[in-house]
Amino acid sequence: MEPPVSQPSQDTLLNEATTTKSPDWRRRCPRAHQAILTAAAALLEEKGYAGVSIEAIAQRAGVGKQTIYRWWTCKAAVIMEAYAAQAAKAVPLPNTGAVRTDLVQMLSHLSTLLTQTTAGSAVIGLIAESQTDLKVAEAFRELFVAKRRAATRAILASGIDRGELRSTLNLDVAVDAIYGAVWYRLLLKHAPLDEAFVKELVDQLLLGMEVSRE
Amino acid sequence: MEPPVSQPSQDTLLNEATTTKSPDWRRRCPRAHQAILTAAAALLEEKGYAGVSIEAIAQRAGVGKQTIYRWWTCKAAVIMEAYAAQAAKAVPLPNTGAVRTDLVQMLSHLSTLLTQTTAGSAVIGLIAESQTDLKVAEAFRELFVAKRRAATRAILASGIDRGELRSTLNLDVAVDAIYGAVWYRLLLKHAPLDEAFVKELVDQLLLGMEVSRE
Amino acid sequence: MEPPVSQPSQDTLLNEATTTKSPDWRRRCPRAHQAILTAAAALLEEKGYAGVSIEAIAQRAGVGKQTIYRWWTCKAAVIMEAYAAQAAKAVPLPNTGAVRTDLVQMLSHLSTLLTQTTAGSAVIGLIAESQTDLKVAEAFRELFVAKRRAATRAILASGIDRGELRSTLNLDVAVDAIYGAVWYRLLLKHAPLDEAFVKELVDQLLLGMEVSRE
Amino acid sequence: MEPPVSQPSQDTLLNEATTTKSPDWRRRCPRAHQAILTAAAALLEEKGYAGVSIEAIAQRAGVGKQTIYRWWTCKAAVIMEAYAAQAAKAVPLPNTGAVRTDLVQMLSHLSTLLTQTTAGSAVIGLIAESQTDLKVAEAFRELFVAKRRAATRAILASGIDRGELRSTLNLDVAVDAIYGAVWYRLLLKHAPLDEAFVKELVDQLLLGMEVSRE
DNA sequence: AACTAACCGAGACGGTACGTCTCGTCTTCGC
DNA sequence: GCGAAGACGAGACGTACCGTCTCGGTTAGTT
Repeated sequence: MEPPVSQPSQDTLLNEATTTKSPDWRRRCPRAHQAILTAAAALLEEKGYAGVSIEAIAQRAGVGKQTIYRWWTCKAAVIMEAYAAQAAKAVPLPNTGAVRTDLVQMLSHLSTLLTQTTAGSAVIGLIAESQTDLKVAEAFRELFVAKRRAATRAILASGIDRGELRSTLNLDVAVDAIYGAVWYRLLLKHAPLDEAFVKELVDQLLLGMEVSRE
Repeated sequence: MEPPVSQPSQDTLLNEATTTKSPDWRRRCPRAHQAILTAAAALLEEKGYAGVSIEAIAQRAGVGKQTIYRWWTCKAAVIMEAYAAQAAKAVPLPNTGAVRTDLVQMLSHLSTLLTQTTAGSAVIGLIAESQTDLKVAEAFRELFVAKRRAATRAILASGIDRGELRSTLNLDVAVDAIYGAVWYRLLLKHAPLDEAFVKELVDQLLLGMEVSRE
Repeated sequence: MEPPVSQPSQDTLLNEATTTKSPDWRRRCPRAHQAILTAAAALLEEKGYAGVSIEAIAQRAGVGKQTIYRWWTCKAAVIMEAYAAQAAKAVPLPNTGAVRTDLVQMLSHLSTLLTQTTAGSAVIGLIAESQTDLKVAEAFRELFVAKRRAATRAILASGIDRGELRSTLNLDVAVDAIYGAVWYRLLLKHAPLDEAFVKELVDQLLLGMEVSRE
Repeated sequence: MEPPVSQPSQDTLLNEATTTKSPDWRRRCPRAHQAILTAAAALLEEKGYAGVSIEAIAQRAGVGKQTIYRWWTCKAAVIMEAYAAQAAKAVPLPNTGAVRTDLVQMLSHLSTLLTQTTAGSAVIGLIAESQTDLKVAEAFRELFVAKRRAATRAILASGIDRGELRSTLNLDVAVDAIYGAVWYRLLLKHAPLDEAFVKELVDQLLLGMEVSRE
């Protein structure tokens, strides 16, 4: 006997302020729910994050505004859920046995996601909104960042276990250096974020991580 | 021969679309100009980037909205100019003779600027706006990024010259890794951006850059 | 043979559009019925006609909105029923033998009802709604006006029979003059609607109705 | 030299809450002003008072909503001003020398205005709104009622002067009886408000006002 | 006694309009 | 013609209700 349509896990973060008179999850209309997410994604693609409005989503989805406000707190929350599944699911968990190839795979996937899909636009809008709204910030980290960081730490840790990497490595700092560079190019656009960059980045960073070559 | 009150250099980027009927720079009221920048800075400090509006700046500065729109294209342009002098001037050009200390000095200064002053809030707002407005993006890179990158490249280059660093180093990628990590922590806030982090980051990255030790 | 719980007479006017699938009167929940009327009256008293909403009535009565829409067509219908009994029952049928005292009694009662109770507020709202909705208009006349007019016509007619009043009197016009003045003051509020006014009005109007004196 | 575009008299009643930061009357855009009034009148004609909304007026007039809210407090205020000129100007000041014909002229004009034009719809809506909003009530009396009552009092007074009417007549009550009957038929619609009714009403009421016939 | 129809509470839904806010442009003064 | 002031068209914001609908649950009448 599976549980009676319990609300999904990410709901505890942004979807509906659970404090004040939360609506009945069991009665949620799946058609409206899906239509809203689809409309949000479509609008994001067409006009970019800043061009999306709750009103436009409602209109496009053929839905009353109240139906959106009932289940989400703000535009950011809708956008995040629209990308949640695809973003979370999209995290690869490579295990090729070599740190280098694992890392390249992770970063290639991420850079493709951010540059080839609308996710890039969404991400930047969400980061900006995170500045104002701490809830958004936390949800964003949870959704877009945490899983990837954990996976990357695991890659590095197993690299250490296998004796590929120095055991004195500060994993947090290493992960920051790896992902920071990617986000940096995404946000500043001062140089292309492509396959070549990713490869060169991994190569160069690994030099400082690998056990001394003698 | 020389212009009496020539417009400053960064004006060519964002301050007034020079294409359409540009106003007469010589007649610009310095009092209003200053009042606007001051008001913008004050509002930024009080309410953060999202809380600043042209309307509020005008009110605070005791200035007509048109006076702002005459000389700047958008909120981002005002904010940028308000921070331009301080941000540009603020770039240190350390030359201690050691790459490590030079880098630590650069990054410490940046991280302090971004976390201890309102610049952090401004920067994130400007990055978000960059997404929509390419002019803003370019101006932002010019103002906040270019000088620092150039200085950092110079530090690394002289490190190579001195034989401290490997000559095969890809400078662009190295700089991205260095600054990327800092911006990453600023934007995502998943971990503190402080002195300790900066030091550890430099240490770890240098391991992969230094000429082999043995 | 006799119906167990026959629906009351005024139901044929507004309470449930008898055309489409009328609900089963026998199964009507008396508790909900009463709670709705009570809630409506309370809200009317608290916030006035415009401040009453079906939603608020439902909430206050602890009742689903559908339960209201099942038995009434609109807000006006609920309000009317809430005041129906008291308003209809309240029509006095004076027969003192003198037209003057009979009329004064009628009008005093009406003016008290309209100014001292919430009925005044209800009545004006209902009149406004009558403009849009002919059904409401008819029901309102039936409930609040017809009985009073009939009673007043009877008073005047018996005055003619007794030789008090001129037999050439146009009763309809006379009744309009009598009641019109009262409603006029209620609606426009340009002057108080009180006992003194009622007496003076009756006195003055009777002068033109009485058989010539000499 | 005439005063610099001072605001018209009725503005003191409803047009703009003069308390909070009143806008600059001199800068009022006459095109928008007129367009709003025209649109309001057109919508009133098409859909009746209840069918008019601020939003629809703005759309029809090609005007921002704020422009309406800047100069008027509510729908009622716009409607009133739309009818102000025509309603006020429309008050006839008959002076035929005979009370009967003067009164018939007054009432005929009013009843035509209320039944043949959209004014009737407007008037009822305004009366309903008067119940909630005392400002509306006062403005309405000022605009639609006061002038007519004053004119009618004058007619009756000059009738007394000429010896046509009894000098003991209570003018206020008399005027209430005259107009009350008209409004009564307008609002309740229980019987037609037409020329015949007006004549019979005047005839009958005058019987009680005229000096005794011997 | 079991069935079944429909009333009841609850409230989600697609909508409309509200009154407020801010945007960027346009207009009118005074200097 | 700059600068202040602010009206203007535009449109999104988040809220309140509308009237319809769909849920389980609970009766009340029938079989």
